[in-house]
Amino acid sequence: MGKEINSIPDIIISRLPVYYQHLKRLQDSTKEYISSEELAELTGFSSSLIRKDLSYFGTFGRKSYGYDVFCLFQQLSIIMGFNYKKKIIIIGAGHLGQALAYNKGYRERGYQLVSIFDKNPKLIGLVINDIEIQSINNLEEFMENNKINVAALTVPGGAAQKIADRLTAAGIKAIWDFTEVPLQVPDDVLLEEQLINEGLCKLSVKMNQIRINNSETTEDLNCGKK
Amino acid sequence: MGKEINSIPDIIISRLPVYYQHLKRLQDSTKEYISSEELAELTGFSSSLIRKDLSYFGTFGRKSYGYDVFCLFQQLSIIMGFNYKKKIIIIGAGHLGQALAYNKGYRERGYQLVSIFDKNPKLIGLVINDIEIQSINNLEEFMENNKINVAALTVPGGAAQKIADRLTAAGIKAIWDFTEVPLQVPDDVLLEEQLINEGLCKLSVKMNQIRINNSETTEDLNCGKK
DNA sequence: GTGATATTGTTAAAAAAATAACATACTCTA
DNA sequence: TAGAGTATGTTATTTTTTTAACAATATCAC
Repeated sequence: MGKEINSIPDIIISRLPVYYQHLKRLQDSTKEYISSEELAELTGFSSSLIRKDLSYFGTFGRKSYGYDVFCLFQQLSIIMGFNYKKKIIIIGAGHLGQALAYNKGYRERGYQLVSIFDKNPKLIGLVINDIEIQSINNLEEFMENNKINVAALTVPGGAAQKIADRLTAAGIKAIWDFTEVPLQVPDDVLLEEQLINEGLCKLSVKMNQIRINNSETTEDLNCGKK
Repeated sequence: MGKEINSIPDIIISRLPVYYQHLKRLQDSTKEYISSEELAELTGFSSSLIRKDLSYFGTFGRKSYGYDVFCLFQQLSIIMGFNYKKKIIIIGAGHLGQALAYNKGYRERGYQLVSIFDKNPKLIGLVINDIEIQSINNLEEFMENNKINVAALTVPGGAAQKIADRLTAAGIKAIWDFTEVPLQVPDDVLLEEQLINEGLCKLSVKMNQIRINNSETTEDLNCGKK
């Protein structure tokens, strides 16, 4: 009961969505088998790494053929737990929250969007993609009557911690956080920080690197001190 | 000219936005100095790792005090290239594209959103957050008259590669891709795949892990073969 | 000033991750 | 059925990353 062994290394988990994405696309093709070498071509990971990652979960390949495209996709779905049904709610029906309501990624991953909450009276009652926005006042009651697995948090930064506290008090065990505010949650609550601007940051750093490398000056940063 | 040395390890780049986020928040506090130990508390990284990361870029700390909160934030901005002005456009004015138009993260990172493009005549002319949506037909002409640094791609998957081709042909050097479709771009184009559902995947995997660990059965996956 | 304390920057050690190598097993041709 | 060819799963090696340790230096109390 609750043994902490057998936990997949984060680094492998981080590659699973990439494998999944490519395998999903391959479902539409006529390709029946794919080798680790071809998968490496697609994903940018080395073939060796791919074989190692997959072998972590079992033996899915066929010698001298490669991996059955359909079968591997199914297995990935199982590994990622997509065959288990999960209910998700969105807290905060601003622009981002509404966009998330239209997100098409839920179903195939086993998620069902069941409600959207907001405190703005102008938004309450509005129907977004067949889901009616309801008052945040109803949150606790709703969660008591519906087993919710994940809450997507798209409220303004200032409200984030307070809502997180209410969610955890109401028994949530996983939060998908878009607020860019560092949240404090109990240890047994999974917290996935979705830094929406992370890509912008990385691009900026890399463009800056290129700029610096192109100019010759090797400026050494320090804080105005020797 | 174009030497590839001095490129920051990806693993360090991936932590920079986290440091930045916390330092930004600390600007509002009265805290003048912060130690690597306190920063570790906030970020979840070890103090040793934080000191090492920062020392990669220079020496910013003060012995027995820690890091000047304001100064370190400024330095991080410089390291991440936020003091360089960059122009960004959004391609695809659907729900996600529009939400991105309202994103408040651009300015502080040195980005200026200058236009939104779509092919849908019903959207063209609509003003989102002071930016008028224009026809995708104008893309090439617009890019010729404006030096654009980054394009955010929020078009439907089917259109993604075609738009990416047009962007690169028009000289873009960085794409922030939300399409969840694997894109092919020339080597000298930076591509940042923003898998919007990555967090959902990770949560699903982890919830599944917990479920499996709580039940005792050690099922061994394989593909229906011995 | 002196000694006690604090915290960095850096070096050394440990751990984790990625790559390379290869034995094994399967397929296909003739 | 033998032999050439192929691609896995796994072991060995290398590389990268993280943690631990500590010397150096600055601060502060007295």
